[in-house]
Amino acid sequence: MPRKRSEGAVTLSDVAQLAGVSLATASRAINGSKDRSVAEELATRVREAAQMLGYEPDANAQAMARGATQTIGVAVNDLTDPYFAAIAGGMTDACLDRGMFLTLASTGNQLDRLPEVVRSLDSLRVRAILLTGGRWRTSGIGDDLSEAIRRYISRGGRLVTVGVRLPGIDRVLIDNEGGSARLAQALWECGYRRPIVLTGPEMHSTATVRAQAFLARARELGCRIPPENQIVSDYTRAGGQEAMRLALESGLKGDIVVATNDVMALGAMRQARQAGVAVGTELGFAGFGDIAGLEDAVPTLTTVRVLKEEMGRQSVALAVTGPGDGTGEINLPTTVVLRDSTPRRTGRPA
Amino acid sequence: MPRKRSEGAVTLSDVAQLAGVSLATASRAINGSKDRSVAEELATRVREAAQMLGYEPDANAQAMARGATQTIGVAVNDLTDPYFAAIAGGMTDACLDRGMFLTLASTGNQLDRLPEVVRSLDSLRVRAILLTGGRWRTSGIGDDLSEAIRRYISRGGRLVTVGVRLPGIDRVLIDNEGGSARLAQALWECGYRRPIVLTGPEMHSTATVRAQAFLARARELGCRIPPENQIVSDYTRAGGQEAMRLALESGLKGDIVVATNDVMALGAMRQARQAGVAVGTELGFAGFGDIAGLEDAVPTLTTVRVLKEEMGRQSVALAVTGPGDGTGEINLPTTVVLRDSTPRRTGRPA
DNA sequence: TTGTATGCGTTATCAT
DNA sequence: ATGATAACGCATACAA
Repeated sequence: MPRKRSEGAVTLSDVAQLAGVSLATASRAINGSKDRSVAEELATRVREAAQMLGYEPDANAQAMARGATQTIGVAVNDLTDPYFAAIAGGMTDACLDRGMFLTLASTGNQLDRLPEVVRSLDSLRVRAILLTGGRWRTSGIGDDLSEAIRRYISRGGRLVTVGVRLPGIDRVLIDNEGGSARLAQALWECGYRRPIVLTGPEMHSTATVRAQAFLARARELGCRIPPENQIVSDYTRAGGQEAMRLALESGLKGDIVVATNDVMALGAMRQARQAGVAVGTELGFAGFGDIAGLEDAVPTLTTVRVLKEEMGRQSVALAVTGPGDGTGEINLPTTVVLRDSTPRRTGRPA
Repeated sequence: MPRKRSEGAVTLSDVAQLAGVSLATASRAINGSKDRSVAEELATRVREAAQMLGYEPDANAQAMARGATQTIGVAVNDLTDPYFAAIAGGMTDACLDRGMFLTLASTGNQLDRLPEVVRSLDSLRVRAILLTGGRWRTSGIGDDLSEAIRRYISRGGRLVTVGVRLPGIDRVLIDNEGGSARLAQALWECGYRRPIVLTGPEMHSTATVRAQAFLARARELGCRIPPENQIVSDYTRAGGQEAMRLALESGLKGDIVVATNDVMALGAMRQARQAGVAVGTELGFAGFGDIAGLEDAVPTLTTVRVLKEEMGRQSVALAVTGPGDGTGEINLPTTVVLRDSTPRRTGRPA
């Protein structure tokens, strides 16, 4: 047999015994089975017994008996990223409302460990898996990941991607294209004519989509952005900083820096200031995401607002109540938020 | 019986059958029991069978049979708080290293739900519970919480508090007193003589400790801070903002604002700037925690650095390998980080 | 309405 | 070294 019962382990049998009822009755009294009901008197006796003994149901045993857990698993790359943290916040809220748990499985910032993470969550028999982050090239580890997902789903698991589209998988998406396009429009109307775009990594799907949509709309407006004004960089604060450094060193001309996320914009802004640029007045800055703390930057940063908490909440909702056949899709709007980093340009563009 | 086996459910029995061995052998081959060993040939056959069938062990069943899970539970108040997010990041790292999982149980920012959260985690039979946040008054819900903790521990569970001290419970602490005292010293040496202290809520233990230590050291230096220069407020950005507004409206005199955490300082700084104060030169600002993004504030914010990731990592380590008898204690140092928000005062204090 | 008995998937004990 | 089987704690189909 497995380990002998540790002293403190109170089981439902103990409760039943103390209450003088059968195990089944105790179970029904505590949980309240569907069609069965139990006499009020007995029920109270059972509850009192449970209370006295300090009974706490064993979720693992319940999971086995019921064939399902109350846990949702989320694959996380970097919990400290404020963009993701906000999404995760929405997820915890949604789980709290439903009396569910959220189990984190981290890739440790190594994307190639994603399949492994999915398998782990599968092993836990989580009710659903939430896959966040838009960092996957479509090939390479893709097959391994697809296989892990396929197996999980074949076991009856639910999976939804957040912010990224996977064939045959339910998803929560945001309007990256629209947001970028409207940002391009808004900046144009503010008088900006020569954007420098910090695109982020080429393999990063979200970054690429945002950058391309921005470039496309700018072109429509008659604003052609030469390749040297499109800088590839890491999707991080340091990446933005580095990109800005390069841009300044190479004497790049421009009136605004547009990054595909907020931390890159922040890093770039700081780098520019250190280089003596009059941030805002001389050179505008814009990000994407509207993470917390943007109002503490000086100047406050213009960005595209993403409903991150809502993404988290909706992904849980979709995972729990959605179709689960790959047709489920929730689209969240994005809105441009103009702040002090992009003052209206008065003079003619340089 | 519970639900009928869903089609996709591959069990160890299936694997054993395909490999032509007994269930016991399959188990040993896959997991590798302690003293038992299995012939290499059989082991490979089993592994191949598992691979073919896409077998994934059921963690719930393992938990039952083994009497222990591989999961650590963490009680979280607000995941989006950057201070906590950093701690949680350290926790996920530590769990990843150990092949463990992290399950979040949120209070939804309601402190009185903490006992309930502990019971939930207890129900999951997590290997350890990590209790974060220093927000508990010693009375009130305390009893309920203590009872929940007592029961959990009596079942063999481990529990460690992070950033707060509970009688008889292992803990990871930081040097709040020392940090505050050294901050007071450093600011004094920079020439600041009339601090305005944003203490945070009175019932918040951490905030109180930080504030008191600061006041004490200031007094030692001959700097008496009158009660009206000690402002109670929410422990949030909005709280700092509001406190600053009140201070300015009431015409409070001072040369520096010292908050018991960073977000309050940030909020206060922004409020002051909006009111036309020359932030930094005219009025200094300091926080506590050194959360991410402080370098993006303008001026960059002086603070007391806390090794937040390390707190997370150490708390997991303590929970897993510590004594578990309440004698375990890890103390982490804090260091003052002077930045642009507290320039050296040249003139005589006003 | 209540009780009895079985099964969930795995590990560990005991015998071989 | 391998196999048969009890036990983990609970929910439920079935009998009463």
